[in-house]
Amino acid sequence: MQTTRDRILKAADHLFGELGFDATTTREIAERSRVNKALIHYHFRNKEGLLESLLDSYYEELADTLKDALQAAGSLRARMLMLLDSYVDFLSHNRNFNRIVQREAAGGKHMERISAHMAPLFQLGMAAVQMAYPSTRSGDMSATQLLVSFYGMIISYFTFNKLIAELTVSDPLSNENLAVRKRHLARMVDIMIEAIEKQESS
Amino acid sequence: MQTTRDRILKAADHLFGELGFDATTTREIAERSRVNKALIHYHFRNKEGLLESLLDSYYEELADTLKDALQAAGSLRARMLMLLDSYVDFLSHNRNFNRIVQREAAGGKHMERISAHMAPLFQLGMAAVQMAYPSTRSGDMSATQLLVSFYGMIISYFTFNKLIAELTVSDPLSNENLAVRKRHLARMVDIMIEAIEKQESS
Amino acid sequence: MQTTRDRILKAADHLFGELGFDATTTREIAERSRVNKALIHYHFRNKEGLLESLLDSYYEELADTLKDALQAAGSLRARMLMLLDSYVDFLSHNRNFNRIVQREAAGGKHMERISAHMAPLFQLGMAAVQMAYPSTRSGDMSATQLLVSFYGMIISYFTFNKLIAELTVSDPLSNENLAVRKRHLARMVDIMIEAIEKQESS
Amino acid sequence: MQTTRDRILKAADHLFGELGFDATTTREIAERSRVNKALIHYHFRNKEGLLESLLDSYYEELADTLKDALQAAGSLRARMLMLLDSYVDFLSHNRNFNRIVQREAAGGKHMERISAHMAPLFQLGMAAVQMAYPSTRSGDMSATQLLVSFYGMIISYFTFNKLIAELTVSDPLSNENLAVRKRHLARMVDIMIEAIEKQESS
DNA sequence: TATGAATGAGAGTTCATTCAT
DNA sequence: CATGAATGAACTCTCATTCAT
Repeated sequence: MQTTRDRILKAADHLFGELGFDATTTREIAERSRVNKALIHYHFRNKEGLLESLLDSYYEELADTLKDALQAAGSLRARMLMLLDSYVDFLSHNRNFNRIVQREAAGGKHMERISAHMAPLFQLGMAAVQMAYPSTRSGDMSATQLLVSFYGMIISYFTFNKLIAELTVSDPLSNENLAVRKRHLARMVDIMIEAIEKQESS
Repeated sequence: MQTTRDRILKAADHLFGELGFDATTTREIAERSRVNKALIHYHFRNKEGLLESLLDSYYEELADTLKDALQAAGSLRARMLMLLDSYVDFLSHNRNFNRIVQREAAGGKHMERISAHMAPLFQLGMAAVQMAYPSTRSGDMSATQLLVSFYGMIISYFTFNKLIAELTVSDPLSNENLAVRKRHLARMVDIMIEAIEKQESS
Repeated sequence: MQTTRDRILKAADHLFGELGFDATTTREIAERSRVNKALIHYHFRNKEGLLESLLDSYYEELADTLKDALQAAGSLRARMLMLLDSYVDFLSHNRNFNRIVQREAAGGKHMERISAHMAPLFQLGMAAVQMAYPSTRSGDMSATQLLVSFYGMIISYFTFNKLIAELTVSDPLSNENLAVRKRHLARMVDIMIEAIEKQESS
Repeated sequence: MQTTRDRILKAADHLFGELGFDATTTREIAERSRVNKALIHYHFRNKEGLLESLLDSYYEELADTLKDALQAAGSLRARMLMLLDSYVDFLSHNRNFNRIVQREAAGGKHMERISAHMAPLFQLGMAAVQMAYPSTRSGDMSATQLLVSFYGMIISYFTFNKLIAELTVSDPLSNENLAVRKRHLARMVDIMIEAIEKQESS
């Protein structure tokens, strides 16, 4: 059986994802988790603490996943494809995560905490790219530029899935469509690496 | 001299961008615009109405800009480069806009209004791509996939500018760095179109 | 007609006196003054601000009264009798005042504000005594010792009026009994001054 | 080693004295005494019960002390001097006691319990005075008036010790200053008894 | 005795909004 | 247009107390 703490976390995850942190009330969280309102403060100190616990546990899992991919053996291309695969899987299995991060990373009091979680992951990626291709240390195709683009491509599909659903009249998060998206992103990785290799050899 | 209405809009823009819609109070808006709190309701009916006015005026300007680029003469590549240029300029001149959209598009009561604004722009872009390259009507490199990626690359640089600032220890929004980003995105357009043309001819 | 602000102050005065600051709720104050709860915060910022406004207005009046007595012409004895008279009148007409001060002066976050109000009054008294009788600048019968005793005699009658009521089976705050108390205190002033004068001439 | 019960009492004494009964939380008491919150209720039924136990044990000790002085052999003057001495010692050794009593005696739900403790002590004092000097059965220098004044003089020095510290720029509770205060109070006893004896013989 | 978890009530405060002037 | 005052609902958070173990 789920612990009270977990029930609260799960309810908060859902509501923060659906409505946003500010628009979610502790009463709603309590009702959804069928728990006394005061227990939220007993277990998490306050509403902020609840969000922080949530983010921390998300990023712990995400970091594990991404590190595995990045630090595996094989070519950069192979590792990027693994990372891509893992990331898309993670986002599709934790759909509230991206929504919460998207909102809170846009500014406000939680931005710093999110930055703190993301920075080491970004740096890991940059190190991997620069190690494999020294020419990405600077310039238009620098590791930074590439990773920001890569990251943007991955999450935008999730952030705007409602809009995509409208436009394509189908569910972007169906297994089928996710497979298509993965193939597209793999193609993007291919052409990006091709471009880097061309630059590298010049 | 600025009208009261404009002063309110400007204050709201700043605060919604900085803190988010929910975390901004009408009192703060009133104080920042040196206007009586009740006047906000006189001019905009309510807080929602204020956000809607703000979004509407933003999207009106953005739509004009993007349509100009998309409907210009010339190759798709040329038009995409123009669009890229305009978009980045728009986002760098209206920094609160992206933050507001990022947050509200992630879900909640304003998502639909944002979708409604974005959908026609997306469709315009898709039509342009599909017209130029019929092979993008479906598949891994469909217009939809391409545009979502393209869009993600553009905005992610702004959404995560604070994180990028930390990592690169320089201001991502300086003219210099914006020029670099534009060149990177132009390169990405190039290699994407190259890939499409290869596919087209097969 | 009384202003809303005054109605709130009056209700707070009563309840703070009766129950104490901490034991009084803003809801009770709102109900007693037949005013919306939020108006308390509109007019006084918060509960603390309400107490401070109350204390400030009390001390303003008290200071005026006591200064008039202390700075009048005449012998010290005459002035002390005037002060005594005024003080007892003030306390009997503002019965909540002493209770509030008694409680808050005993420690806690409002003690400093009360000290700040009382200090100048005390210093005024000390100056008057020392001016009239230089021998009170130090020693067992110093102005400080005398005034602390004097002050203690005055307020203890009010602080413990309930206990006195029980013991004497009559109302200590009746006009009759207040007159007796005043005569007692006047006798105390007489014998204290007599003692000082004896010391002065030795 | 101290029992749990004692540790709780000691923590409550400190906090009730420092912050007041209402402003002290059971959590604070539990933390300060390093005891589980629920144990407070096991040992004292509730927060009220804790205060009552505290007051009861204080008054038990105080009553013993004062009775010893009042019921000793010797002149009233001698006994009053003893009482004075004991009382000041008691208050200087139990500094929280006066603060708690000062606050709770000012009104509210604990006033009655305090009155109940003080009444017999007061009556004992009155009996002693009236026995020695029959003229104090009524009038301006009645035993009641005298004892209220006497009591007020004693406690005011402790109640307002913070204010006195500010005004005199020295610690009113130092042994030296307490000795001065005791001598002052002894002088006051002297002149009061002198006045009574004059009245007695008229 | 001792404890961690749980509870219901209610605290102070803030909010968007309205109204009379 | 503009304002100060007012309002009702709801907010986060804390409290003393209880309970199962």
